[in-house]
Amino acid sequence: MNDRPPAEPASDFIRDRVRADLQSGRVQQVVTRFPPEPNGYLHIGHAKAITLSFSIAQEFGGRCHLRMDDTNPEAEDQEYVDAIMADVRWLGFRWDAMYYAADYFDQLYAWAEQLVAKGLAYVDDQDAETISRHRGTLTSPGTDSPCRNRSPAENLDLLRRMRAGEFADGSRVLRARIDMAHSNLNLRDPVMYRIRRLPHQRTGDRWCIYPMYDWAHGQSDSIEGITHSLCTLEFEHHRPLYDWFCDALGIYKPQQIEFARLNVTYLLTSKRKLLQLVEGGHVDGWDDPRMPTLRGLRRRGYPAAALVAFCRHVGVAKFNSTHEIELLEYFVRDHLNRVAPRRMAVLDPLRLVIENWPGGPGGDHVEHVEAQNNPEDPGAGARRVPFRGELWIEREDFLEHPPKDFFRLAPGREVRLRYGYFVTCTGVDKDAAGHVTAVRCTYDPATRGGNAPDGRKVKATIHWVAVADAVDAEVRLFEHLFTDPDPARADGGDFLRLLNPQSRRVVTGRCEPALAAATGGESYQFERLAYFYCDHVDSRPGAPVFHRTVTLKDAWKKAQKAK
RNA sequence: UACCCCGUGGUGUAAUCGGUAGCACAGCAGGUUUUGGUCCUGUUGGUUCCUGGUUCGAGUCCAGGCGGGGUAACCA
Repeated sequence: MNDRPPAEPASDFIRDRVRADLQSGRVQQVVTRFPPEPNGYLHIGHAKAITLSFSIAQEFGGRCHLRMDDTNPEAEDQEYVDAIMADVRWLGFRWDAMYYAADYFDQLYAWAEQLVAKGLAYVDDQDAETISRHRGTLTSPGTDSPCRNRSPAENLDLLRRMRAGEFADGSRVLRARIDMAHSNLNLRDPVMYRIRRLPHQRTGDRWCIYPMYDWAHGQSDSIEGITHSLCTLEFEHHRPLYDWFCDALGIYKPQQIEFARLNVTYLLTSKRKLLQLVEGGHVDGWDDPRMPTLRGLRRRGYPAAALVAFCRHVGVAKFNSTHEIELLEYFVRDHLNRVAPRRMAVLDPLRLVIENWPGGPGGDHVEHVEAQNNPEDPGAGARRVPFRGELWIEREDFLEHPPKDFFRLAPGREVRLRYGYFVTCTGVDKDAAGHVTAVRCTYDPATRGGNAPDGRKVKATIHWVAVADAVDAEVRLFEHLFTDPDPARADGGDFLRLLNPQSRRVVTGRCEPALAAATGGESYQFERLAYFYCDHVDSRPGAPVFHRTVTLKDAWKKAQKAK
């Protein structure tokens, strides 16, 4: 069972540290947090971060908070707050407490005044461009602002007036007074507050100054008593500043630990590029089944449990790595194989005519055969499927001139129609152009259910759907969105050229009757083809729409490709 | 050219106080099978980036190289 958390916590550099902190007594109870900014939708990369923080809390008997890092109203929105909460819940995690950085604005401001009073922060009148220019470069030190040595009293007055709205947007900022020559540019007097007259989804228009990430994050962790603040590698250079603020304030200092973000071949996790895909109309939206967003993966039919199992499996490290998407697909198949009911559907139909069917192939005679709902799960029961003299079979299951390693239907060849009868091909019908329009055969009445009393074997079993009972359904066949395993490699807008023109193909599936009752949110295995998800967005009662989640492994197709 | 981080089979990830490379996926080969699925078994791949050093012994410690990533937003 891959979707069960391991009995014993895994071993990795973060868990080792947590364990050590618990043993040394530095930490009594583990408290972690997942701190998204509500300015976009969560994607598979976030799933790793979520799984990590929630699992560690779970494994060590601790708590995990969900906190909106909502310090910049520019792109944030309540819609994202709601979506993030829904997505985390969908993954199966329950936060022990829900917090908003915006709720700490008053405390943060009080702390800012403290730093000003201590001479550790000052109001700078320079504009953004000037500040940026004076920050220096990676190899040269920055230069002090002319405002750097203002008196605490003057700074306090200015800060209060900033907050009161006396100054224009962008005209002044509050900066920490650290070291303009520091080798870590984050410590070159980082900006703490900027003036921005923007309504905030949570605090309305109470504030016209908003705290920067560095000035809010560590303190938010501190307020919540976070013991291990887990974040991705790019925040490594922010840790000294995180520590500096906590130390300067004399408040509890959590331990920030960084880990490598998740990369998966054929998937993009850059917010900017994802946005480009959506805005350029290359996909239908954030929840397009080809998107690596949690909503997209969900509509694709990826079970949350499979995603979490994958995230647990990949572990954490400080090494930037890229996982093969095959591993993700393995976890999806592994889960679906156990839980998805089997059904039969034909996606590229070819008519099979049973010449010796009682009353003639086109007659009314119908028999109902029993089919297992899931061979992996006897408890899933069985269903009855109508069998007639005219059936749809998959076009690729018939070959007029088969190579020797092709086991399926061919002239003179006998195969089993799954749960139905053995049939032997007697000939084909062709149109004027010579294309096969129907396959003719005879059936053996003694093989009902698919077993020959005389014990004779067939090399293949193929799926089918009775023509007269077939239910048409829209079926969307997805492939990787990109043709290149590393679409991020191409910079700028170039990655758009790597878009796979075949990433979505829509066909009409001929489905067995039971599928007419499929409802949004269900996953099925269409036997011998793939796992399909009944889309919860576009399906209507009696008119399901199916999304191909992932194909079944196909040794035959693979062997063909190898040739 | 500054600072920080990292470097184990194709891809990831393990290896108690330093003890002689494990696991998963992928690949390959068999077996089972009313899904060429699942399952089972076997198996190919690694001079653990390189060079030196410490040691009876190093993936694990030290030094120097090489290689990769990150960082200069009033974003997070």
